[in-house]
Amino acid sequence: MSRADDSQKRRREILAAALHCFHAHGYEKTTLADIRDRAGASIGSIYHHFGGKEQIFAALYLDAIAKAQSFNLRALRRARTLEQAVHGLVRSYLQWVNTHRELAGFVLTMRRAEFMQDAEEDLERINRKFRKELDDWLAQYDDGRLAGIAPDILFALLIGPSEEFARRWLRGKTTTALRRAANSLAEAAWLSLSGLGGRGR
Amino acid sequence: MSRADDSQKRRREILAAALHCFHAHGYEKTTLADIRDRAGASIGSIYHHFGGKEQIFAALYLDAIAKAQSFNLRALRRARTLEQAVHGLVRSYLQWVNTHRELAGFVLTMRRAEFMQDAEEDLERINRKFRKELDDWLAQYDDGRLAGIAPDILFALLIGPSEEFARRWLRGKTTTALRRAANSLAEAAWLSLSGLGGRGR
Amino acid sequence: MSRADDSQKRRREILAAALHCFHAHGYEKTTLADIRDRAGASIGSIYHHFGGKEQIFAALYLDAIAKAQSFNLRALRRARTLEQAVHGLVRSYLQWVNTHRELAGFVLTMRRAEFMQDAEEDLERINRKFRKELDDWLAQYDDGRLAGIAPDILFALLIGPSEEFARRWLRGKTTTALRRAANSLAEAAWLSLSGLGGRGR
Amino acid sequence: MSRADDSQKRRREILAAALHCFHAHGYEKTTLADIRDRAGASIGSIYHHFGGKEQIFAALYLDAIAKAQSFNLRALRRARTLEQAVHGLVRSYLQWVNTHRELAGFVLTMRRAEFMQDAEEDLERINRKFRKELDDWLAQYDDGRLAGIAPDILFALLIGPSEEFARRWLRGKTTTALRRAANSLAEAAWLSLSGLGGRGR
DNA sequence: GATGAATGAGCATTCATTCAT
DNA sequence: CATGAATGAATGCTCATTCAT
Repeated sequence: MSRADDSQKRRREILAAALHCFHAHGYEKTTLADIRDRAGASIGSIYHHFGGKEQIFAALYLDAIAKAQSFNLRALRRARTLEQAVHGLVRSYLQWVNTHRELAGFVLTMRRAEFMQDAEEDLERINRKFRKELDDWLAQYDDGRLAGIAPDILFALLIGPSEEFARRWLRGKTTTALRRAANSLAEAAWLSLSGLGGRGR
Repeated sequence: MSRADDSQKRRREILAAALHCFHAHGYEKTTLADIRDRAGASIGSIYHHFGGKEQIFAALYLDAIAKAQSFNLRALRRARTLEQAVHGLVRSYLQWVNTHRELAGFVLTMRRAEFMQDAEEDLERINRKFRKELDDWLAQYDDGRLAGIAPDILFALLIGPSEEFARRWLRGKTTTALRRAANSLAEAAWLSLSGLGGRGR
Repeated sequence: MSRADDSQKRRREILAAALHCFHAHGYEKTTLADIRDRAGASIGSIYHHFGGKEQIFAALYLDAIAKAQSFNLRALRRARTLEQAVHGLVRSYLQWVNTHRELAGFVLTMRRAEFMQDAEEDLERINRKFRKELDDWLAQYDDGRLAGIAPDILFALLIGPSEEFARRWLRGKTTTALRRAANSLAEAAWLSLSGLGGRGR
Repeated sequence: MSRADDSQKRRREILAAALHCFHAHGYEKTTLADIRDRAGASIGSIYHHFGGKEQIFAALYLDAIAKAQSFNLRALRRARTLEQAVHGLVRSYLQWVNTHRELAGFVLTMRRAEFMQDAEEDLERINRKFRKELDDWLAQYDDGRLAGIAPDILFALLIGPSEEFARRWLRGKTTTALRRAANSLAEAAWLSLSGLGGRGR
């Protein structure tokens, strides 16, 4: 393994350790000593690779959002009708939660703090890219069914219930199995969106 | 004003100051000095009344949940049909968010930490009471329309979109007015719930 | 019971509570809240009767020393020979330890702090009185047997072993019964003192 | 000088500063700021090396006991008769007090607190080792002269007077010179022990 | 006399960050 | 690149003492 590979490996070890600690105890309660112990790296090494606690958080956060969006976009691209798109997005969101529990819990719990503004423009760029692709898809496939729904309402109906369910599911506070819930939540999202948009609202 | 009244007043001042600080900067970043300055009380007085930062948080959290639930229950009691109940709960939730923005932001943002487990039983008691009244109402008015929907799904559909919208609205990230959104979200909740339950699922 | 009696009773309750706390946890670790809880009095009342933590300590300390000395002097007065006096003092010291364990532990453990200097002159007066009576007794009964022994050595031999034993006994670190130990320690004190003084040293 | 040497040096500087402060003002009244100022180290450095005030105390206490015992054992090993051993131990104890006044004052004054129980097992181990060597020596050299004396009485007679004298000497409350006192106390210890044991008690 | 809320100086401890080796 | 000793500002909390009721 080359020097650069070693370096990348160390970086990933630190990120994985930080993810676990942030998720388990929160940003503030996590100390660099916690991360150091879990990563098996030295304080100095952590600083060498990231420059500080905030940057570790930002790297983690950006990475999580980017991966989740990219995962969801893959589902969108497969859809050929509006209903397929709604079903696909809800399902892919919950599938991502299922396969990346720590990352999902991290994103759903963490308060986006002020210091994130250093990385806020990266975040904005990512979000714009996602929204652009979503809009382009709708421009091609939407027959006007959803056009009347304000974007903030649309987003709330599309992802709100799944997010709420995921929050509780990750805390072990649910009884319904995730796969079964995905069916209901996907169908419900389509029911509310199509019903609401149907009347040209 | 009696001594006991003074004491209660001081307690409320501290709670109000703490609410503002926790909401504005988060639990960890809020220092007792912040609360003291805002409350116009001394450190000693704060400790005399609450015993510590964590207890202030717990008192605030319990109070917020209790007030929100009691507000929502009033809306439920007025309903005479399932549709009225769903509409009423969504609207009352958003109305509460509108009139208690700090408290709502506090509840929606704060991570329920480990130390809350000291007050967790109080929280459980409150939640049981709320759920009991909800179940009793449904037992009386539900004609079987919602019976087939698992409670965790039902809750997610009822409140998930409104919560998601409220989160963004409180951060100033929405364009739709709250009252207008309430109409759409109430109707959407009913669409998804009645549609999902309609088929005896 | 008269008002003055009530007051005295309250005073004694506070002193008893303070003795227990000081003995159990030490002066610094004992808080006025501890004493208040144990005495069943209010903070204000404690201040009314004593004026502060230090004064409680001083009152307790002076009282303990005075009582112990008075108890030992009674034994001295009964003696008619040097040997009787040595035996009597050792035994009476250990008997006092036995019957006033908390008080004895308190005196043996407490560091006479700087603030005691406020009460230091009272302490000096008490000690002078004790020493005076001891000297007077020796002037009458000593045939020169102990005259050659320096007072600080004499005191160390008379009371040192008993004090050391008492320290361990109070901590439960001894196996010999106190009464049995008193016999040995009294005899040993006489052996060392008479032996040392015998040769006109 | 290597990094490890520097580290050890810093550790010793902190211990020396702490010894002085604890001895001069007591454990509770000594602040970490006092120790920091005297040691010329930073607060962080103190915590890096010891982890807290209590651990500094424990390290100091264990070290003091260990050194004193080792010093006394050297005297014991030189003795070839019981009388030599008693004289040797009393003299070596007082000599140690003379050459390590702060350490001796520290050990004689400090209240062994609850938190010491963390280090209590180390203390027990040290004490067992000391007692073992003492017993072994007696098994070899005692002709039965001391066999009848209970260990707690023996210890009290051997060291009690010297300890009592040392306490007062360290506070400047004695008139007899230490060396002269050592003669008397050594002889007195032998007088009481040989006299008491002589009759097979 | 009794009460207990209010006060605030003082303290141990934490922890991100730096930097010499 | 790795290491970990050193730093010190920041902070939650304690507790003796005061005083209005």
